[in-house]
Amino acid sequence: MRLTEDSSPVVKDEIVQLLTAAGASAQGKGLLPPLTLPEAPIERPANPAHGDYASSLPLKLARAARMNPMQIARVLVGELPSSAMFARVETAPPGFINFSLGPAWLAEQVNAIVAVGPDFGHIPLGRGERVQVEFVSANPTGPLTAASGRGGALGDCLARILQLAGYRTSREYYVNDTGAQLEAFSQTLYARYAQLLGRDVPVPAHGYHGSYMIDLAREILAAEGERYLSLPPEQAAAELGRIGRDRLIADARATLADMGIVYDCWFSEQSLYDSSLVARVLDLLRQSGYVEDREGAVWFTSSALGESPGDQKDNVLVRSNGIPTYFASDIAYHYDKLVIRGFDRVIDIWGADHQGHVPRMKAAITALGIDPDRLPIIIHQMITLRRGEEIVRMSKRTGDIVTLREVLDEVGADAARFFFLSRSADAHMDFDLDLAARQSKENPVYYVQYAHARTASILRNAGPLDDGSGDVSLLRHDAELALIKKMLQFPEVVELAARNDEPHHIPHYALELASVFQQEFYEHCRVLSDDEAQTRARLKLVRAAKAVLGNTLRLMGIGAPEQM
RNA sequence: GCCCCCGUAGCUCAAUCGGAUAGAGCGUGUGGCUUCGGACCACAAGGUUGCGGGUUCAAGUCCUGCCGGGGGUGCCA
Repeated sequence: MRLTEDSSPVVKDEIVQLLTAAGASAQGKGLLPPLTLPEAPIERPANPAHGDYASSLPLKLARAARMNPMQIARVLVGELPSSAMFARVETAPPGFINFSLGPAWLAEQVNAIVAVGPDFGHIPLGRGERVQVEFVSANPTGPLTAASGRGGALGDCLARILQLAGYRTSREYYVNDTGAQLEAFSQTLYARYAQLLGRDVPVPAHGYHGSYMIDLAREILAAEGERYLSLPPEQAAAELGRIGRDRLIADARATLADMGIVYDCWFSEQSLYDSSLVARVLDLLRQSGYVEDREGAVWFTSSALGESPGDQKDNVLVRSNGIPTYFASDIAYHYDKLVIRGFDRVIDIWGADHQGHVPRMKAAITALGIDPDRLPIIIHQMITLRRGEEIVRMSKRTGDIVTLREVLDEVGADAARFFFLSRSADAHMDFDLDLAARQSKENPVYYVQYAHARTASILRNAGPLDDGSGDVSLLRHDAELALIKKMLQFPEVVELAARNDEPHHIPHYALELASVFQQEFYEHCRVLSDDEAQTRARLKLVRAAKAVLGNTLRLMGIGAPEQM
């Protein structure tokens, strides 16, 4: 393994290379049959007796090679190029190869980590590929809800992970600033506005019944006065709708910023109509042959597209009244992202209530000749929000909402982010606001932050002794080596999270790292002591730990305090 | 009905293309403060991974049938 100037050591990758070389060498000598070797699976054994890393490659090869897996393991170990990394490489039944890192090599890695500092964890996976992450994108028809916080935390953290993994990332918020929902919103806002002025204008049946609409109308009335009442209702509704919409967009932007989320682009749906892109893309789609006119509407015949990217049923692109559906503008939007702006990959993060949209979106992309694999869509499950025993159903239309702003005020941005990130997107989430607020001090996020603050405290106390001159070869204590091993896992976790678009690995790793630091290293190894050489060496290790803890926190968008 | 997600310790959740003895946090019980920061640490109890079949050297993980929860199934988004 080599530490290049812009990437971090990944032990796993080195083992894969060693095993690949060993396999080729064995085949060259006729010790293994000439079959195509799969990439070696590498894992970290739970049992320390099995070494630091293990491969089950012999077990995978046994059938095809028609050989005993233990025999294959012995052959591979025999052909393995020497590496300074490992103290021991052993075979173990039924056919594992176990690798144990050497103490001297481990200790040396502390220098490498301190040298790259904030860049530790950077891996060349992305090769500069351009990836856009689009997330939250809630309709501007109400304040962001607690559920939006999950998508926000996921999307922002994924963007940070991909960036560290060598991708050029861009965060985007798609603003549905037009369409039927906004129409209903405008009419509701007009009704509330008129009601405040004593007029008997009912909220439409399909309107937004939440009390926040009354508040919004009141704010606008205070700012803009009564003049909209004298306009024709349709015009008044449209103008009030635009004002309300813009206020809510500004509010969303501010709330997300308070959560540490800043977008590169807020993309307007209306702009797709203004530039005629919707019409152009509909033409392109028509040329694909998957468009049909019937019953006065224009349909996308995705059911004819075949099994995998297809959809069970057809979907309307243009209503019989001539107005395109959201689906139509969304196809144009993705055409803009994938073709016009040319992102290599576009990751959409949607709530589970949009899952039905996935197959038809993929089908439409396919019909336009775009590889649907360039559009991974992450569906995160809903969150069940509770206040103690009471379950809060959230719907902007009924108005029963808990806003993201309230969540941030109650539990804090750091705790909220850590909580949202700790669950895999697939898992339903249970969020008890009372509990989260009441137990905020026991929240795992503080454990990680505390570990970081403690490293800072030790370095402060060290004063001039912390001059970076420590001799890392003095780091031989089991607890010191355990801490180094755990730190070396960080680039692997970044890779895992980036490859699978799974941010939840980061908080889990952060917790493990903090535990090893506090329970093993700090508990067993006093840093500041009479032994000046040992003190300097351990200070360097603490610096490394501070860097890696800080990197995990930064990756999650959570503060890394110097003191608490 | 059909499609998608989930079901793992009392609770909330992990478990790296299927790997060796299924792990954390909270909660519970016991013990520890002469503190490089006690927002801490040690130990303990707690599991037939919803149930039944199947594939495999190996299944929480893959296939299949049930059971239970959530979501989707609009000329809404």
